[in-house]
Amino acid sequence: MTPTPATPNKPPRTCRSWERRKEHRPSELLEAATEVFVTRGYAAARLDDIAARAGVSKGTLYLYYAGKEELFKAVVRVKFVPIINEFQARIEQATGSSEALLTEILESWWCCFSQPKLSGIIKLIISEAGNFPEIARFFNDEVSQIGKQSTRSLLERGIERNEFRAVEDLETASHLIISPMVMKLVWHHSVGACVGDCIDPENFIRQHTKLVLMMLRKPDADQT
Amino acid sequence: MTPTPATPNKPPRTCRSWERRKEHRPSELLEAATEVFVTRGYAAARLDDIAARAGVSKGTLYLYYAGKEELFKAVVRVKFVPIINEFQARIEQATGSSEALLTEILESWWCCFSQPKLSGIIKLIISEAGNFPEIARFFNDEVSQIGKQSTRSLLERGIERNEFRAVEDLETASHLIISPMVMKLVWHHSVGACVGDCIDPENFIRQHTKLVLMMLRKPDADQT
Amino acid sequence: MTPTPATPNKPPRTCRSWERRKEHRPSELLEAATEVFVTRGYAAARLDDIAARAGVSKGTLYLYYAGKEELFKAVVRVKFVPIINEFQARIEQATGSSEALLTEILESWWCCFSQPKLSGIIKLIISEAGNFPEIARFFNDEVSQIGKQSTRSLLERGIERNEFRAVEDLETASHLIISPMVMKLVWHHSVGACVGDCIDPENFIRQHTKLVLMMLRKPDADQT
Amino acid sequence: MTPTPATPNKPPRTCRSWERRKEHRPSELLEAATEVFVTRGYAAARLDDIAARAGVSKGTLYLYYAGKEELFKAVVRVKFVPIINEFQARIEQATGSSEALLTEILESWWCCFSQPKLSGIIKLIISEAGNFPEIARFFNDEVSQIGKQSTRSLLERGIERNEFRAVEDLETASHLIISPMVMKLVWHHSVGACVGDCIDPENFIRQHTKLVLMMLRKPDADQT
DNA sequence: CATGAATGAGTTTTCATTCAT
DNA sequence: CATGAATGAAAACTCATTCAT
Repeated sequence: MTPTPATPNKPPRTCRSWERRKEHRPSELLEAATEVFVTRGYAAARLDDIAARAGVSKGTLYLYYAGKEELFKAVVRVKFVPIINEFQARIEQATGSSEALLTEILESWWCCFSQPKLSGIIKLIISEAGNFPEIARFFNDEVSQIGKQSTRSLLERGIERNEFRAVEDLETASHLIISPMVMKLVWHHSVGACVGDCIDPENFIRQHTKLVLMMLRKPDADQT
Repeated sequence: MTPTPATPNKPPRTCRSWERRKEHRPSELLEAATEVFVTRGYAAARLDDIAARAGVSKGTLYLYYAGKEELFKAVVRVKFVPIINEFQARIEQATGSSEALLTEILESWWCCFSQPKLSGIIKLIISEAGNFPEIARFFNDEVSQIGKQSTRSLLERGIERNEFRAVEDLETASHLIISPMVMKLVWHHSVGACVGDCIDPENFIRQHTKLVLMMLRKPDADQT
Repeated sequence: MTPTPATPNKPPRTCRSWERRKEHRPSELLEAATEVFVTRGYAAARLDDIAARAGVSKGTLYLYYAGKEELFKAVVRVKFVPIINEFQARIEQATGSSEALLTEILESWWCCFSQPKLSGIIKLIISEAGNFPEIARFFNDEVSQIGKQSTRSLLERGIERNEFRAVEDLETASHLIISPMVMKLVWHHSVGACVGDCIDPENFIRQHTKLVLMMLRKPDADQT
Repeated sequence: MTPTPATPNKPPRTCRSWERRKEHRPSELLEAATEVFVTRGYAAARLDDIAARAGVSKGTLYLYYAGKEELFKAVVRVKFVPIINEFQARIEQATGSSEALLTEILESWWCCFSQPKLSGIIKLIISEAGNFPEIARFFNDEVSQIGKQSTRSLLERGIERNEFRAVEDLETASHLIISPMVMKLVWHHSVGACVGDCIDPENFIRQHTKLVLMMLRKPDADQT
């Protein structure tokens, strides 16, 4: 019997370095793009800058993304999709009293979205929504609505279980709960950044939660 | 009597129309600029469009404003200065219980700032703050801080007079009260405009006020 | 009675120089564009060159034409429309025997289309037809077909009047008559220009006509 | 019977496939290049497309040809050299009367040059001659002049042998004979392709030949 | 030999700004 | 004062060419 020849399995590729590069390039580019978009805004961001920051030539950007617009969309998508998943997972783990749940949900939200890049992109989306309706819709449907819905459900649960007061307008109530957090982040990347005011994130979310609970707790059950 | 000159002497009107024109030009230009900036965003707004909308030539813009940037700053200043005054006047008229005062202040705020152009500019400022630090500072000092300070004073007054609960962190509390309104307006000019959601302004401010009071009222005094 | 004041007719505009410029600009630009397109070909023609040759800045081109493509189309349209009219006029003046008519028509054709710029554009159209189907269609319908149709009618007339032989395939016959002239011009702007061969236009058209008549005359009537 | 080896060992062919591959590469590349150049034109043809169509990487093109320009030149040379030889061979085989010879030569010419790729290249050469003087010269000297010379000799032969009329200007006469065929082909790859007109090749060459003979035959000998 | 990722020079296009009339 | 033609710097995008693997 002849010795079986070394199987002609496709060359065990000594892991050519440019292949490793290729895998990582997209995320490197997105990272650079995120930074430039967040700091400069969409219009003022030059592709040269993004390329330079990523340490590649301008042409290379076009190997991975069809243009400035696509690059921007990719930034948003890539940054948000994992966040959404992570966030939903956290929520679902929550158990116990509605009060504990709410505390948990607000903290999770804050913990997720206060990451500097993420909050920067939120500000960016709000700024550029008019020029990127597609992104606006994505953000509204996948992020904003989901968040609002979660809050609403939570309020309903609390009311049903007689833990929260019966608020009349759940829509406005959940807006009251969520929007101060969003605003805080957006502001921080906007006017706040120019006048140098800084957040104490832990304190903010603690105080915010406390106030929200103050509003929701039934009067007779009040014992902070 | 001297012979009337043959030359087509312009009628000696006391109020010559082109003079009125000249006087009104700046505000006409600002009006046009506001609309274009608000709908397109600063970067995408073309001076051609603004000139066209104002019914003048592009060159004329430069007779009144030094450039795009100055035009933008003028828009912001001119739109906000009277608003601030008007707003403060309304506040000062307020009298009576802290609850009545708060109701009044929130409604005034909403009434002032929910004017479409004004809210559009607020969104614009938040979007462009990074590129116009001067404006960011102006907005922060003259508008944002004033508003926060008013709210804060109001809360303190209510607490001192034993009408409101003793909230621990006035900063966060006033943020909780103001930012949902700001966010509502900003959103409406951003993502909201793309997904077609619309506000019922009267209902919103009523519900928001109700929730805020729910939070602030002392438990034992609760009789909504 | 007071003299009627000089009527306030709209200012007799002292014919401002930039207005004169504006009128002439389009044709100046087209002239420059024609030269550059003809010598370099569409793809190799740079807008910089066209602008420079017209003595204006690159931006000025865009005040008059939306882009490279539109500029090219304008060149073709503007150059051909008057030519077509002139050509048809010449044809219609022709009278007399079919032989005289044919002689006249060929000479007119040659006289019109052998103008250097025009023949250059013909070559250009043939070269670029694939990239500008719209122009191809225009040229086919308005120029090529008209020419062929005229020739065809002429042949039919000659045959009916018993002046020409009865050729079987009028299509091929008119192609035989026209295409050598087109080819001569196209070649002259193409391979011919590189190998330096030059035409004696008068001699060419005379000889060509003679040969064509040699083909068409009835044998018995042959007396050149 | 020996067990068939599990491994798909390649048969020990005497002529290893990759060697054949290597030999054939150049012509495969040229084939692909021809197609892309012909359909898109020189400027609009992208090396990516050529490589893709040839099923190789872009880099590989550079192993065989120094660049786009050289590739183009190679296309022309490789396609024409064999054609010229074949064409000349056909001509030399011709015998008999000048009329038969002419018929033969025209048919051969048409048969050779109406091959789609070849005619496509002719159109390409005419289009790009200005940018490739070298090619223009090659085409003029090796193809065009040869063709003209052959035709000329043929005419002279016919006249000397008293078979053809004594045409005055052999230059124009041979142009009249050849150029309609060239034009037909060029047109077909240009304007014609856009307006969808199609040729009946056999009929065209038959009719064309008939007309040419109509022109050349001596009147008294006329008996088609 | 073959690959295909990376490059960067070259071109089109846009628009705030200027200035002669 | 007003005009609007002209400008030119700045930015996006393309693609032939190179070279490390």
